[in-house]
Amino acid sequence: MDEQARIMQTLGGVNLSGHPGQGGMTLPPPHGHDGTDVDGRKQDIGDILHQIMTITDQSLDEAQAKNRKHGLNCHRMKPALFSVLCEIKEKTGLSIRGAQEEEPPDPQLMRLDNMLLAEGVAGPEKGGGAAAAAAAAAASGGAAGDNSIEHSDYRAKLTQIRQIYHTELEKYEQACNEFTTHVMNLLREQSRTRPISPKEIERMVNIIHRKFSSIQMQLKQSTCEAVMILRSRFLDARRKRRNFSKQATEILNEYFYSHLSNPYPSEEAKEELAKKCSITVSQGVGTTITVSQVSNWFGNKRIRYKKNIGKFQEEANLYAAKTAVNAAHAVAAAVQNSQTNSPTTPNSGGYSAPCYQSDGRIQ
DNA sequence: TCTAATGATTTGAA
DNA sequence: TTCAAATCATTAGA
Repeated sequence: MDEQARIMQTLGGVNLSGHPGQGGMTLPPPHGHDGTDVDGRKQDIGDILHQIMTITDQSLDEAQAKNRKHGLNCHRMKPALFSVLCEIKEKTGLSIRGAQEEEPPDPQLMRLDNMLLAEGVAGPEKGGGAAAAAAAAAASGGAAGDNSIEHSDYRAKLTQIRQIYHTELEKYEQACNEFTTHVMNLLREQSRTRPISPKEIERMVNIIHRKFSSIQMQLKQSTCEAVMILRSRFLDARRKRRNFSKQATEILNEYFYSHLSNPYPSEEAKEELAKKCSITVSQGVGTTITVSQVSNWFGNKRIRYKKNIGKFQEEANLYAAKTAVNAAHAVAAAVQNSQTNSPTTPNSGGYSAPCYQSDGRIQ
């Protein structure tokens, strides 16, 4: 069956009475009720279909020729015919595509949105970055001394990411709106000469929005990655390692060398050492030192001392002498205070040669 | 820029 | 859980 015959057959079901819902398709009401009018209309349809088929066979330039186009546009049956053609289009290919358009929200996009919201990048700015920084600091369990500096650094970087994200998002939205308007105008313009229904335009707009939202997803993804990198840098204590102050190291070394026979401080001793070392902070030196840092320090010291006793010998002698001098001073003070008390052995808290257990542990 | 020192983390054993 | 040992990552000095 050729194209013109098929269209004619389709139009055979047109409700020419002008009452919608009976024949499925609606045409403008007839001018009269006599058979001549119906014959005239059939003639009209045949005429306009002939024009369309002629244009179809022509080149674009020929088809665009003003008189032909104008003639077609001004034909009194044109709106009815376009309405029919729109319905045919709706009921064929587009309806199949339409069924696929009802997609559930993308879980990946939802995840990204939630994360950006939680990190304070998306949504209203209400100190989300600060909260995230505080949470990160709490999770890191690190020293609190320079947390405020770290927080402001983290906040500044997060704000930067937030700004870039919003600027880019705005750009995408603007571009999307501009493109949508452009396409809508184009389709509206085209709808004068092609059967394009508003529904079809709406569908096209949805397609454009989906395309742009997939671009937005890339932006969200890269923003999330940037936040994760920033977070990991903030959380990784190794990256913000600070050497202990000289005073703190001296306190720890003094304890280590004076307890060289058993350099395993108890929990109480560790707390005491951490407290002592942290006092230096109040004197404007270094950062606070936690009990776990003291544990790390002793762990490192034991293994490094054991690995290279020779290298640490000088240091050991130095602290032994220091401890001896301190003890002597203490004794002298004690003697001065109480002539009756006999002095204790000066070396009792001093250096003692290490010995190792069979399993390798320092004894 | 290279390297040693050093604080932190990971892994496996007790 | 604690510790030893290995390793990582950063700092500081030459």
